[in-house]
Amino acid sequence: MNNYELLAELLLPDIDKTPDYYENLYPERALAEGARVTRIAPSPTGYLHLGTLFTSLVNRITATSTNGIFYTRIEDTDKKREVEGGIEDIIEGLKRFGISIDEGFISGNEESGNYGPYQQSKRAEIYQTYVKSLIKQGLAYPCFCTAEDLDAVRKEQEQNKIRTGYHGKWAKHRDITYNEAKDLIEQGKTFVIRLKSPGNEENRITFEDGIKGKIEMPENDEDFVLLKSDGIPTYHFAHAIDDHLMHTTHVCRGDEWISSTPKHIQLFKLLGFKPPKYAHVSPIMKLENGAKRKISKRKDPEAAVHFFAEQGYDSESVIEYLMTIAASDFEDWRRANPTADYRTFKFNLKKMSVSGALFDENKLNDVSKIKVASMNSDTVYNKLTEWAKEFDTEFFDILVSSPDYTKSVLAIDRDTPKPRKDIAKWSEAKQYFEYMFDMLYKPCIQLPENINRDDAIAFLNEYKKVYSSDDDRSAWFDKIKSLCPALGFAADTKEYKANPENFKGSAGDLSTILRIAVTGRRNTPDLCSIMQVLGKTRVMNRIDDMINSL
RNA sequence: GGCCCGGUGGUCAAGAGGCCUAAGACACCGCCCUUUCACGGCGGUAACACGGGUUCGAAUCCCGUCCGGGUCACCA
Repeated sequence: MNNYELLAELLLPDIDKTPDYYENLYPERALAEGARVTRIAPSPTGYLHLGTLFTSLVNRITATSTNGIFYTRIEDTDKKREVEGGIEDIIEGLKRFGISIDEGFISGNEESGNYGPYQQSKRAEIYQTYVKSLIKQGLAYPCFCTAEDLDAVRKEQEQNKIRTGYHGKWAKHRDITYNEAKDLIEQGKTFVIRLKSPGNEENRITFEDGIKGKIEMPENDEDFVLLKSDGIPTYHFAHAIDDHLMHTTHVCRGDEWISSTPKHIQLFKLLGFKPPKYAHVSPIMKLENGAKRKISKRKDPEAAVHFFAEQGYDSESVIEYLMTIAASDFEDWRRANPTADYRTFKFNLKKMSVSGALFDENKLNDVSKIKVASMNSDTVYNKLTEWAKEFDTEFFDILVSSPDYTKSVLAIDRDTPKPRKDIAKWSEAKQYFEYMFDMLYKPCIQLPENINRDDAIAFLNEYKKVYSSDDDRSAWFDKIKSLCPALGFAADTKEYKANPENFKGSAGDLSTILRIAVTGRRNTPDLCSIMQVLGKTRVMNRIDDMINSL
């Protein structure tokens, strides 16, 4: 055995397999030409983040558009930062947003697929096998530096204005011999395994990014860590091994990874793997004090996807909004295909923006209103009550106390060919519909400035005599018009506009008085429908209340 | 600081040297329609960060400046 082989046995004595074993175990996927294999590889360090959802969507739709595979892999190599239930929250969260998973973790505790395990903490032996092979080739070595040692090196480099890092002559254990290593181990020293980088900073490497285009960077010369002292790999190494063995064709990930891509490409080359295509997606940003910044898990409530559920945004609305950010041609497609499933959209990574989009609540609201307007009242009822059950129990009790009544409320201006764009999120519904529920209704008696009190009272008294809850819209409005002449109001809008000085107001003004009497507001959906749903008793009571309090 | 990436209206964006007197969407404003709100229709305000090149011609190519973002861990 040569020095490298001895070293390999010394460091990883329990590893008895060779890379070939795994190469045979995970053969090429049998997929059609052009099918892309993508993945999302979250680390369970917290809740599902908007950025993770966004990246997942991009990966999902990339696979879908090419009849490929989208899988999940859990990157739990950092045990210190792991949170309990993290996997479940992320996977279930993705599913709740309609992101289907073909392979990998398909629920919080369920894996499927032939390329597993899909959890890095369960793949230690695989990584170590490849590391051992690298050591034997003289491409990796043990490093016994402590955090303090590394710190001291960095300080010295900073002082001398030298590029920091463990590279070149600063790589203390780069040429460690078998005997030296053996001694240190016998002394009980712990070590990590580093790559012996053959790279040179003077050399440039280029790669074609699927989103950003050609990127040119210095070659990696850093002897970065492959295996941590606990035998678990770093992200860089796990990425190379896993994406090779799982045959990922396209790695779409956040663009914070661009700067380590040279490391990754180098690793693939040294390992003899074919590198995947990279596509680096820009982060979703937020405006703060006039400055753009990446949306942050810690500072921004909307960073955790839970925020949208709490607000009552439908998951489809959020996805629809994310699609408008992901693909610049999506909105055109949507106009041409208003009811089509977004999954049938032909997604193209090249159409993605190279710079980060600001999170735009206006746009989300618009997209969401269109989505909600397209739902029928049964669907709205189900989704609204489901939301209220969790986030507004008082409202929930009201909504379900009489389901048929609630549904008829929700049907106003909805189950029609041209539904009203009313609410963007369920948390708005309570206020929006409050006058339809006695427990929520707060009368607000305030006449428009151009209407005087006596006219209003006169009108309301006359109206009570003619009102019938059976009236359809035209009969309903005809009655209002019929009261106009006697009260000095114009029945015809055009006539009124032509000669406003001849009238106290128009039929529209009388409708407004009635609307205020019945709902306490000047803005509501179709009043005739509202009065039908409210029923004659309540309508009459509210009119009387108004007359009495004017 | 080194290394990367980016910079077109308030926001998302189209734009591949002449089609740019710079599209479209959201937001905002106005008008029309209208019982109200909404929908719809019509219109409006509003942008190529700056400076140098290259070119007959630059939002587009090159260089510099400025600004923003990312990254420089035994985190991902």
